[in-house]
Amino acid sequence: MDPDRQPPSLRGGSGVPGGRRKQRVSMADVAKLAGVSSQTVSRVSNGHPSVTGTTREQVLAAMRQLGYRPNSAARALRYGQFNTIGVILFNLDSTGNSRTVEAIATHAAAEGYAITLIPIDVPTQDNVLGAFTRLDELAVDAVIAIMEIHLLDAGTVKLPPDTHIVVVVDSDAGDRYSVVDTDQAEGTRLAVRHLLDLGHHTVWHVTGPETSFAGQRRAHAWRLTLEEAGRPVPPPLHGDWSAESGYAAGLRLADEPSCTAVFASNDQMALGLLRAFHERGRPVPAEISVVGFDDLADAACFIPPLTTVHQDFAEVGRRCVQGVLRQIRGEAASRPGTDLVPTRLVIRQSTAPPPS
Amino acid sequence: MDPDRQPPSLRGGSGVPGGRRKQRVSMADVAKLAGVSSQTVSRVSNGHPSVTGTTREQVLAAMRQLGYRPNSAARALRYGQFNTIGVILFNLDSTGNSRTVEAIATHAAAEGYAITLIPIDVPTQDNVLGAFTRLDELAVDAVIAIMEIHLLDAGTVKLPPDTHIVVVVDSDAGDRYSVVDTDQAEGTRLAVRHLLDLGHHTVWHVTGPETSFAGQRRAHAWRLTLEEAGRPVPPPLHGDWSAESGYAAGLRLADEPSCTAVFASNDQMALGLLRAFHERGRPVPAEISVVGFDDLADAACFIPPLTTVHQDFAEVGRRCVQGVLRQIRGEAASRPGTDLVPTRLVIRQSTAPPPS
DNA sequence: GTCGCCTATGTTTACGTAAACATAGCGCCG
DNA sequence: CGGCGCTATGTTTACGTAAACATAGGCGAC
Repeated sequence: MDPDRQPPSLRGGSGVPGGRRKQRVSMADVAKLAGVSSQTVSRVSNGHPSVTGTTREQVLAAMRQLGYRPNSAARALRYGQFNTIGVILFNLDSTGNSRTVEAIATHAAAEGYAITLIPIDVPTQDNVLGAFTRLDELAVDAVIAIMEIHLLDAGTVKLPPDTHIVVVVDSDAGDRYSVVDTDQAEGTRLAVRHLLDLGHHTVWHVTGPETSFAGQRRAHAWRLTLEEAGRPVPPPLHGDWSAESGYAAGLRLADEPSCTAVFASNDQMALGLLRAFHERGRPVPAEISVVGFDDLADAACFIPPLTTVHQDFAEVGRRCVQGVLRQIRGEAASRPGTDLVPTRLVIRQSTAPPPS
Repeated sequence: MDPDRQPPSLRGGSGVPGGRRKQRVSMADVAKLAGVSSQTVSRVSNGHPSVTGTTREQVLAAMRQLGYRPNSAARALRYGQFNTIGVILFNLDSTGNSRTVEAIATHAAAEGYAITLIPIDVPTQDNVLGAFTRLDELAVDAVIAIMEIHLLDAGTVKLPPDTHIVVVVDSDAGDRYSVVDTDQAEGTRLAVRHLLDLGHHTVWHVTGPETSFAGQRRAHAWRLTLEEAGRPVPPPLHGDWSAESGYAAGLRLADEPSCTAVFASNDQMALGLLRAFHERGRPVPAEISVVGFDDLADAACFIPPLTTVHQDFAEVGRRCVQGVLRQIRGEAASRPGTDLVPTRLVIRQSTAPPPS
């Protein structure tokens, strides 16, 4: 056929001159071997009914012999869709994000969709916009964005109106997008009520970073729950999700004699609190109770095991995929709206009634 | 054109009924508006030099006006490559994996490659084989596999010989594949030597699961280091990476009076150890020293802050991408081999000399 | 028995891009 | 001042797939 082809340098690598690789077995090849037209091969490949048993056998045999695999680029071109969902996010570090992404990938795979990851290293609006622009050229049918809305906002404004199907996590953009999220308010209520019910007069709070919508909502719900109960609202301490920041907050709270209960906006910061209280000789839960948020796998092995709000990240991921597929398939009930995943309180050993 | 086609399901942006087809602006559209041939549009789009300034301006203006975006499926079909790297793995939960994936995604993006995630829910050989088969139809130029080799093995054997460029993490298949990995042996040596140098007579070990190659290598290096130093090798305790399993091991070790130093195969299990020792009144590090592996972000806030071996997951991800790109580009030095990323010991407060 | 319909298969075409080839203008040099 | 060569652009074609359209037999109904 073409004996003077390139050495073994694979796959027509970028700009290798002269090296056109055939390499991939196409329907035409299979058709030739099976002695049918390529259209018949296509029909077999897609399970079309009007192919005789014997013909189908021949074609299948030829496919096996040649190791035929459909070319997804050609299919995508033909069909105008890619069977791929883009996931755009800032980092995979946060337990929540990675678990959510994993669930998304798993459920998408079950529906025949692949996941393309678009990470944004530095969360500036420019970068987000850039990511969306790149997405536009990317082989993606829809996008799931895991990020705060104020960043998403700037990014989408300039997008061609109907370019993308978008589902958002961690945002309040329910009026414009489909939003899926953990029910932050409910989870926070559970945590704060639990502490109040134990007899604590009020509950202190270590917040997440200001840029986090989830963090804001938890802080808001914390305040609201206290106010509803007619309790004083202590000044919140500001954290950044990291255990380190929780530790810093804990050192300050340890010196606050009136503080007997703290709600941390995530488990990592709660871990920092535990360390600070431990170092300052303020036993948990005897003197101070601590509640977290997330229910990390490790939370059960903190010292003491942490009472926390369990988030069902897998379910969040599942619903994201569901929402995206609904829209791709043009089903109704895909209008903007917010889909809240319930939480539950996991009571371990970091909470107890206040010292008498 | 064809009003009785399928309902509105296809592609139509947000499933707006009755409306969206065509949708995508093609080069032909831009060409018509700009009054040039589509080939000229292509040339502008690809930055080809032989286009006059004025023509280029007109084309660019038309592109902007129509919101043109190149169609990646068509490009992929034309070029025979996708600018996409597949990442196949079992779970994103483990900190290491998610950080590695993130680094892979970031570096790949910098090189103009997207990442497609192929998760395998249950790690059976069948599933792995299935994933590779699916990969074959997927729009992917190469694969990075993050998994134990014994699973990969069965999966690859049946693959058409040169279908894929593969780089493997967490495996010893350096003779057949390009392997990138943390230098488990070195890290383990650092940990064990540190404890011996503090004066401990020997070091106990809590292993990872038997299916983990990284776990095996750490266990092996632990044994070797002790033997080299002429120390007795206590029976290893078997864990499964989880804090829970570390806790269980810790309860047993707490009753072992001769045990003054433990090397846990990861930080989570070390956390479990800390909890067990705390509950059994065996103060760390006064009575028992503990060293972990990974250097989780939280490890600095354990009680006490954990001495551990730092893994540079970002670097692992970077080298994976590098290795893949080298092969895609057909550069030399891309033969099978093992590329080890160095570790370093981070000394915090969970280690001290043994009680005298 | 003949007509018409239905089924299995083949042929044409389009999807969007870009390489390869073709052409037309222009300037430079002899 | 005429031809050569270069440059800017247009035209053709191919990538692999699958819908749409075309055709050729076979079988049942009258």
